[in-house]
Amino acid sequence: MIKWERGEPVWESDRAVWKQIADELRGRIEAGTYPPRKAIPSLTALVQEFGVARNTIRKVISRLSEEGLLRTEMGVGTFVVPRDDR
Amino acid sequence: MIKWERGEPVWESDRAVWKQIADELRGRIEAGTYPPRKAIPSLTALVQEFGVARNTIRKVISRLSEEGLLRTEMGVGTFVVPRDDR
DNA sequence: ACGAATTTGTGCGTATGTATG
DNA sequence: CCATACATACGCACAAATTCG
Repeated sequence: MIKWERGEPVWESDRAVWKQIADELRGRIEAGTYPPRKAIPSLTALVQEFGVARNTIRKVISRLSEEGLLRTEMGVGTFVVPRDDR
Repeated sequence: MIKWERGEPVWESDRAVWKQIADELRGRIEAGTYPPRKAIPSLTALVQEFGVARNTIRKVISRLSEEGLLRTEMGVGTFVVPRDDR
C-alpha cells in the first residue's frame, strides 16, 4: 500500500515505482474499489493521481493486463475483468 | 521477414514496427541463427541494426520474454531459452 | 580494492497515429 | 470538428548489475 504525505505518494526506494503502483491497483481491484466490468480511471487521471509519467502508468496497465486483471479497448477505456472471466 | 533496401529496413506500413522486429527475432530463434542458451545481440546492437529507438527494441525483448523465448539477466545479457525449458 | 566499460532497468518528455463519442 | 483515450515511436538521463583489466 502506497504511503501518502501532503497529497504526494512516497515511493519506496528499493522497488520500482511502476511495481508499487501495480500493487496498489491490484489491491483496488481485489477490494472492489475498481469493480468488475467497470472502467478504471483514464491514463491521464492515473498519471495525475500518482504524479508519474504516462509510460509508467502504461507499464502498470500492461502488466495487469498480462495478469488478466484488466482488458483494454482501444479508444474506449481499460476495464476490470470479472474473476469468472479470468 | 523484413525487407531491406540500401542497408535500411523497409517497414510495412500496416503493422507496428516493434511487431515486425519481434517476428524477425522469433524467426532467428526458431532458425537457430540465435542458438539456444546463447545471448542475442545487445540492446545497443539491435538498435543499430534496425535503426529504431531503444524503447522499441525493449518492447520486442519484453514481448518475446513473455512468450518464453528469451530470458534476461540484468547487467549480463538476454539469452535464448532452449525449447525444452519452455 | 578500484574503476571503466558493457548491458539491462527505470523514468521522464514529446510527438504522432488511431479509435470512439 | 473537437475532446477523450489508448497505441506507437522517438529521444534523453540516470540507476543497477555484471564483467574485466
